[in-house]
Amino acid sequence: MKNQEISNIFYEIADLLEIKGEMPFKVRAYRRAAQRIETLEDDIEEIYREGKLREIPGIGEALAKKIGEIIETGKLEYLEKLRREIPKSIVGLMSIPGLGPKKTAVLYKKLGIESIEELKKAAEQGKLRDLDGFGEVTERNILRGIEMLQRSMGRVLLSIAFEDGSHLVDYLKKNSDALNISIAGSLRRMKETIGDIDILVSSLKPESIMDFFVKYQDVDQILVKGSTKTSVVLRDGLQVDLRVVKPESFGAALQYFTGSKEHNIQIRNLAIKRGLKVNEYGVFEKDSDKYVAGKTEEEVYKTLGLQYIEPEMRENRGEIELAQKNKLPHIVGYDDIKGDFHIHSQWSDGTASIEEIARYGKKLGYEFVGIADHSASLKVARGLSEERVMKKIEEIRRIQEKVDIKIFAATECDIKPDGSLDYSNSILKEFDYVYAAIHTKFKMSRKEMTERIIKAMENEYVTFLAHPTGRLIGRRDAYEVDVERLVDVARENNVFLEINAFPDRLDLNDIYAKMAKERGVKMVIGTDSHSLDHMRFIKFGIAVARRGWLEKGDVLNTYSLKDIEKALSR
DNA sequence: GCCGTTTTCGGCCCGACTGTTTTCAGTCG
Repeated sequence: MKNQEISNIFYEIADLLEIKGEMPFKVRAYRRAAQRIETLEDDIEEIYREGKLREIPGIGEALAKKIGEIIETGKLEYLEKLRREIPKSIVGLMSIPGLGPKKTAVLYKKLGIESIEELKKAAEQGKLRDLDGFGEVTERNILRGIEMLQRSMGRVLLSIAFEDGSHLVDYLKKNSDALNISIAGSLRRMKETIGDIDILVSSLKPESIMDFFVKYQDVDQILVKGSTKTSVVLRDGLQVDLRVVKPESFGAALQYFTGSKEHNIQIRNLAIKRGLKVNEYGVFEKDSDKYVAGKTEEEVYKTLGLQYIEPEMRENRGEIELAQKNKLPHIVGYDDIKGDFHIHSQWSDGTASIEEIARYGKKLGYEFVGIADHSASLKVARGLSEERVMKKIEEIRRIQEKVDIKIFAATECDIKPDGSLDYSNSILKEFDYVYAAIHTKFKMSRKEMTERIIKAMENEYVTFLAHPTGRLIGRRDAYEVDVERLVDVARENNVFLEINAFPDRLDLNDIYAKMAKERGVKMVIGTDSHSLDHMRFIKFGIAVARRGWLEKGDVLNTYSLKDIEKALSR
């Protein structure tokens, strides 16, 4: 798959052209194409061989030719030429808040600055303030921006932003001038990592809201403060943008600030074709500026001739076209989940007893919980010997008599380097279901790793594949593995692929989940909980499923207990 | 550089805030 590689090249070209001062629309054309290729479901090499590149929206004659050159020769002369003109490292300067292409170009041309370190030095020496368009304040802001960047390195896990966001919404509710309050932005779309938190409030007294907001106990510094937009940085380094609009604009503003950017550009183009104009204040007739809609999001989409699109789907991956035809999938809801398949107990490395887990599951409104402890060889996690695991199953059957919720006796069984499983089949058959999982020897070749996992999935007792790619967000890349083949083998062997809901896993991710669904594979959501508190992570797994367009039928957790047991007895 | 329900040329999403200006460019989302 060269998709990501080609996409990255186009993103880089866009950055370089922007610094060069090239026409903005040309830059945008490259970015649009890069984004399109990045989210393409098919292999771009295949599309190229079939001569169908031009059928991809945003790819014209020139870009098709460049894609061909990359596929045939492995490089692109045009990019090489740009790199000779502009050092690649100065693209990195644009990640500093307040520095865009224009100022970056001035820094390079006038002072020869190529790296963040050089920029920091120049700013500290007061060399920036005399440049055109710069001043003392800009110089200070750049230093502050560098410090912030180096401290937070950009993005945080969804779970962290979700906590902060929920607390802030609760806080804002205490101000009676706030009429409607909602999370917006990537947090509302439940992306796996979040750059900053967007919150939207409707009110007739915006100043009151803004004054109240900046007094929030966790605010560390105020970046900007106006009557419609205020930005602060919290003590944990996360930036929060608050917007306040009038009630009649709340829906339009929520739509606008939820994004994604690409989704919104499509929406606006669609509006123009219908003689309308969409902005954060509402939908207007283009000629007369007459207000048509904007109080609710539903109203905005309806006015544009669209079905309502769930926030998690707004990534411009084809949802707008489907909404036009009234053919959006009915994606799984946060209340559709009847239980959690992946929980660790005290028997291995969890902190709660089986009975505590069962009672807590009941409290969450579940119909079942699945206890899936580690297998023998995973000694660091107190994996269970064959002898102890039989005792555990006995205990589960005993506790089952006492509680009003189904407890599945399961295991997260290690896949050994040769693809065999850590328990013998005579033990595996005793479980209600078996997760197979990789926890050791991550660095194998793509071919070896793929074969290893396939061999495990072909074991007749393996029902689920846990965290299929092994990535840990921000800490460890996925192991080298052919996910497409895993998906196909899963279908052939009736294996369910896990969407692991633990915040730094979210594995499968949304893109793979969507692909698995399209190829007819069913999935399970498991939290990988090691304490009762972790069980609330289920929502992040559901979010991945929703972002992957999964419907109830695609997710085993939504089935009735009877149907689950039927699906597990094969 | 792409694209076509006015167009094969002339458009291309749009508004707020800041800093450096003295009417606006740059940046951001």
